[in-house]
Amino acid sequence: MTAALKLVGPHRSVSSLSLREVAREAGIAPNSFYRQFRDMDELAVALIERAGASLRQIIGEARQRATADRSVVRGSVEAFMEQLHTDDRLLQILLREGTVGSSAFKQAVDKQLNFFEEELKLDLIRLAEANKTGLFEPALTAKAITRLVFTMGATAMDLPQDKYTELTEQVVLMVRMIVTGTQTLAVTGSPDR
Amino acid sequence: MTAALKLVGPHRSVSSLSLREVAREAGIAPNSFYRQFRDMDELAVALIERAGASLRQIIGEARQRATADRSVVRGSVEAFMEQLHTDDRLLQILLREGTVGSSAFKQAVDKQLNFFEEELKLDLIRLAEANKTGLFEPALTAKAITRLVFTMGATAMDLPQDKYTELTEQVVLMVRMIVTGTQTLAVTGSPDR
DNA sequence: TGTACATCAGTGAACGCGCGTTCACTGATGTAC
DNA sequence: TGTACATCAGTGAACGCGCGTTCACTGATGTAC
Repeated sequence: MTAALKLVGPHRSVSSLSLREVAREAGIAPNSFYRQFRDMDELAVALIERAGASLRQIIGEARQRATADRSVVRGSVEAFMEQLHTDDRLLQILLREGTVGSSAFKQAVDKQLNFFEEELKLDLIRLAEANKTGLFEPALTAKAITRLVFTMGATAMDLPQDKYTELTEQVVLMVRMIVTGTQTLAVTGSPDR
Repeated sequence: MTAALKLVGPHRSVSSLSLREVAREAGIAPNSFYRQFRDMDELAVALIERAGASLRQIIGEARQRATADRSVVRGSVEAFMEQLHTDDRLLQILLREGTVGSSAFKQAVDKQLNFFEEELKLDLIRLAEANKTGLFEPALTAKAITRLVFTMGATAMDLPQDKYTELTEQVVLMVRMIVTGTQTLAVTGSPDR
C-alpha cells in the first residue's frame, strides 16, 4: 500500500498502476504481490477505505477546532483544503477515483462519501439548532455540500500552490450559499419557480 | 471518433482505450490510426470539444423551452438528465474524464466547463433581473451549480433507469438551494459565521 | 527441552498476449500544364 | 482531352516491451506433542 501511494500523483491514478509497477516499488517480486491481495482492485479498495477513515478523522479534528473560535464552515473547508495541499495522497485518491475504475472501486468510494455525508448531516442539524434556524432537507444539503467540496478539491489538486487560498475562499462562499439557501427554504418552503 | 464512442461506457473511460482497440472497432489497420490523429490523447481532446459543443446546444434548447412554460432550473436540469439517460456518450465523456488523463485532456474538459459556466452566469443575471432579486457573486454561483450538477450527473450514469427521476428531483432541489442562497446573500451580505 | 509439522511471505523462470510504433508500399483521387 | 505528378488514407509485417499469471520451490517463524 505504501508503494502504491508513492506512485500515484496528479497524473497517475490508482487504476492506471500496474501490478508489476507496485511490486517493483515495494521491492518484491511481481508474484509476491498475490500474497497480499487477490488483484489490483483489492488493493485499490483497501486504499480507499483507509482514505475514508483518515478523512473523517481530519474533519473531526477540524470540527473540534472550529466550534471554539471560528465558523464551522470556514474551519472545515480550510482543514480539508490544507490537507489536500500537503499532498495527502490518500485524500487525493478518494477525490479523484470515484468516476473511473471497476464497480467495486466506485462502490468503495461511494461508501466513504456516504459515511461522510451522514456525519455532515448531523453537524448541520446541530448547527441549525444552535442558531435557532430551520433546515430544509438536511440529508440533501449534506450531499450537495459534500459533492461540491469534493469536486472543487479534485480540480484544486492540479493547481499551483498560490491558487489554493483563492480557491478555498471560493469554496467557503459556495458552501455558504448552500447553507443560506437551506435555511431560507426552511422558512419559505420550496418555491416552484 | 465514432468507433471510440462505441467503445466507451460506464466501465470504459476514453483514457483506458488502446489505439489498437479503436482501430479494430473502426475497421482499419492499427497504423492507419496515425493518418487521423497523432495519438490517443489527440483523439480524446477532439471528442471532448465535440462534447462541449453538443452540451451547450442541448442546454440552449432547454433554456428556450423552459422560459415558455416552466421553471428554468427544472427545465434545464431535466434536459440535462434526460440527455444523460439516453446514453449520450459524448456527454458522459465530458462528465467523467475531467479527473483522469493527461493535462491536455483535463484542460480540454475545463475549457468546455468554463464556456458552460459563462453562459449559465448570463442566464442567472437575466433571471435575477426578471424576478427583481439581487445576485451574490454570479460567476461563483454559476460555477457552483455547474460543478455540482456535473458531479451528480457522473454518479447518475452508473444508476439503473428507475433511479433517474428521483435523482433529477434531488439535483433540482440542490440547485434551488444554491439559487435561493445567492439571492438571500445578495440582500443580507456575506455573514461571517 | 527437543522434534515434527504447518503456515506463510517471498522467489526466479517462464508463458502467451496485446500493446504502440516503424517500415516500405499501394492505389485512389485531385491538380497543373 | 491527355499526361505527369502530388496528396493522402490505408496496408501487412515486424519490432521490442511490459504486462498478469502460473509453476514448483525456499526458508523463516510459530505451534503441538
